[in-house]
Amino acid sequence: MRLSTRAQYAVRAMVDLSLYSEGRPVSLKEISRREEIPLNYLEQLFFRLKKGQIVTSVRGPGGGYVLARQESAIKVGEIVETVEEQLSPVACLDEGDRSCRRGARCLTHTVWQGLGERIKGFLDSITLADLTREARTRPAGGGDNEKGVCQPTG
Amino acid sequence: MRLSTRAQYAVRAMVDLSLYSEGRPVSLKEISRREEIPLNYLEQLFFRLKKGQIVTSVRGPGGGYVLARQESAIKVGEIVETVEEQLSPVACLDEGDRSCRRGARCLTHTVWQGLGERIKGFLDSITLADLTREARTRPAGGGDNEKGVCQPTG
DNA sequence: ACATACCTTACTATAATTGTCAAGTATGCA
DNA sequence: TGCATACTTGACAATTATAGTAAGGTATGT
Ligand code: FES
Ligand code: FES
Repeated sequence: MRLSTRAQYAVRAMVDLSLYSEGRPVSLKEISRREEIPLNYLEQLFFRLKKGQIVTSVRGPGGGYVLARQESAIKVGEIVETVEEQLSPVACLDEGDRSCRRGARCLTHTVWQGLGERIKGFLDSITLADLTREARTRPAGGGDNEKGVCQPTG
Repeated sequence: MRLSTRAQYAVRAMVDLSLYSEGRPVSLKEISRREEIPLNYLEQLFFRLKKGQIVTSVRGPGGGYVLARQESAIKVGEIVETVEEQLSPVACLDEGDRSCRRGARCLTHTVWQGLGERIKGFLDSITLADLTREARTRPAGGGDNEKGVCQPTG
């Protein structure tokens, strides 16, 4: 039941982008340095995030990425769903799956279905604004992890 | 965010055990045949389930496994937690993890923590009795999956 | 004794994930 | 125009986790 590190990275990167962008584009190089995420890996993530219309890109020197919408209109659930292949706990919940008959026949299906709904519901109840608001009111104290995010390995 | 098939198997097997046991022990061979789960794999699962004190075993001919408690006292969350290595969505939530400092510093931690609590809370709100009750009131109609469970691959 | 059925460890194959590499395209600026 | 920046995209290797197999052992009822 682990979240992929991709998803954790993506949320961290989005928080970083949101915190450091003041209207201007933020380059992946910056994010990579601050968050200690491999640049090439970030590129893959943002490729997906762009397709998911969560960010837009500006090419060329001085370019980078910008939020596609306001912080308050970007849900954590969206970010996770965009970079993860599937957010649902079991395969039969996915769109287009026909391998087992649902409905009244399957006892356990409703359990996993309910679980999936809770997960999505919870993650969709939190926006980027919720996360950055906290960071802004709390001026970065010292320490090696000053912006308040951490490695997914721990 | 996928549940392991181990967990799905385990819940299915426990439902099966619960449905077919009428006080007497149920052998893994039976469950294996009905649920089409490899016997050796079931043995591994029940090894864990026994350690988790969810079932007890009776050895020798005519032996098998019995629920350690009443159906209504066995939560789905317990079963999943017992056979999965970890139920929490990120590593830093696990017991004994010291790799990153929690508390006020980490912005995203509270999100994953909240998520983990929802997941566990939901799965703990459902008991084996909830699942079998439904099956008992609905006398097995024909079909190839008569007891109302299905393969995790679909 | 013998058959049943649980107990336990070890191992392998397969898939998913993580992360790297490399080559390309668009753009701003001197 | 030429160059540096930085996004774009696909392919791929390394690592890890999972699923499943195998085999031998132990307890117990008949
Ligand atoms: S149909 Fe979804 S778990 Fe059975
Ligand atoms: S301390 Fe848990 S996610 Fe950062």
